[in-house]
Amino acid sequence: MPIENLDDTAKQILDAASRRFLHYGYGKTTMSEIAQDCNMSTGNLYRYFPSKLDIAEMFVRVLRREQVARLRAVADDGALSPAEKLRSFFLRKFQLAYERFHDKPKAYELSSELLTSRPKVGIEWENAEGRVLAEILIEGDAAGVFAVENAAETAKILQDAGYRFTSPAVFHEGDFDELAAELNGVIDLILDGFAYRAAKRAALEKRKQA
Amino acid sequence: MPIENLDDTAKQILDAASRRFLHYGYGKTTMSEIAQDCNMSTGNLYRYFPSKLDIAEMFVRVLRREQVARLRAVADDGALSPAEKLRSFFLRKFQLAYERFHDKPKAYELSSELLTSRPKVGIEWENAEGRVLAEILIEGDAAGVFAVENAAETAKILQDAGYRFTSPAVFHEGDFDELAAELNGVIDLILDGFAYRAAKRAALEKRKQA
DNA sequence: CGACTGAACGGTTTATAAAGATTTCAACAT
DNA sequence: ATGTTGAAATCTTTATAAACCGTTCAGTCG
Repeated sequence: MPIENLDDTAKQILDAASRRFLHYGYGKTTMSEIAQDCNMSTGNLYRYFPSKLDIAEMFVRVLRREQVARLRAVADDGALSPAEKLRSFFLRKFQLAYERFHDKPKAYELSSELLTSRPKVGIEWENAEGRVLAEILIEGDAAGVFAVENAAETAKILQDAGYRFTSPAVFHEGDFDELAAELNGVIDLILDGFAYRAAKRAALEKRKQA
Repeated sequence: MPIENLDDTAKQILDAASRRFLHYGYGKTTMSEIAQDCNMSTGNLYRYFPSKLDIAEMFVRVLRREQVARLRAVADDGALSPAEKLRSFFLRKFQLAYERFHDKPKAYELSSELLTSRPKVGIEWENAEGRVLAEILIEGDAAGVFAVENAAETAKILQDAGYRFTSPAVFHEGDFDELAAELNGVIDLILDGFAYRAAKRAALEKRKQA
């Protein structure tokens, strides 16, 4: 299912399809166009992908992989404190969604179309990002600045709280800077929430020791 | 523009239209049906509303008024502490959105259709709810449990953080209880954030006095 | 035999015509 | 004047036919 396991021919098909998807959108690219780009017949495409929608799914998987890698880069940035990582994670996530929507409208359209017929893909995307976020939380917990009981659960809650800034319904209304300012406000509050919990836990530990 | 200022005839029209909107939806009710219900001609409707869409807008205004009143009831409930009010506000807001979506699908459909052609109405709705929320924040600030610099701004940030639980895109996925649990998680974190700020402010005040 | 083709099938989209809805307004009624 | 009508004008939705597209598979090629 992942991209590496793909046949060379399958990769070629995915490449040709991706170019057309980005340029003309999912609906406006036909299987025969993809076949022509690859110098093969339409029937042969089905030896490598069960359906057109599965090509689209693979396209989105590749997109997800890129985007999650960019988020992981934040989590792995040694120069950042856990709190800074948390903020950067959400700001970058917002930025990525914003760019995707504005610079690659066709890719965005394809994603939403796919998510209605393959909700599983969207959930997996969320989970993949959630795992990166959980890593940041665990690091912060270890450093004593977050106090996180259940990292996966907390990651989900944070994703909920940041939902607005990844939901394209909003990208029309405010512009980037205004939205980013609001996102920073949300993060400020979350970080203060963690600071409170960390302080509480520290006080508890101290009492235990005494 | 508000409902009280309406002519009796206009109220009658709005009533007839509302019944049909709720039953058959906006698209499936015609101006002549509304006119027939009121024993008047189609042309006469236009003496009281500039267009069919304006009838729908008034319908949504009435709906908003009801829903905001229910939220205000939370803010005015003397039995609740500010923190409890904040939690109840969001839980009720979520509940109202969920019910609206499931029990009055036609009304929901009408709202979304209207919001695409009249975004202003949606913004006003958000602002109306924001003012109720701001009241809760101010009360909490006065009681020393919240520490809110700018209530309107903070209300907006809280609305952002709760966005997911009012966005119908989500109502399909999880069921009510699961979503409510996640919402409670978000509120917990927010309340801890406020607790942190309140403690910080209290410490500052104390130092000043000394 | 494995890789591939391309015509045939069935479903969906698109183009076009017909029907219907919203909105206007000159004429009518009170 | 003020309130109302209902048919005409304009735009939108629906119904229908034609074109197209995704998918399959019997058959070709190497």
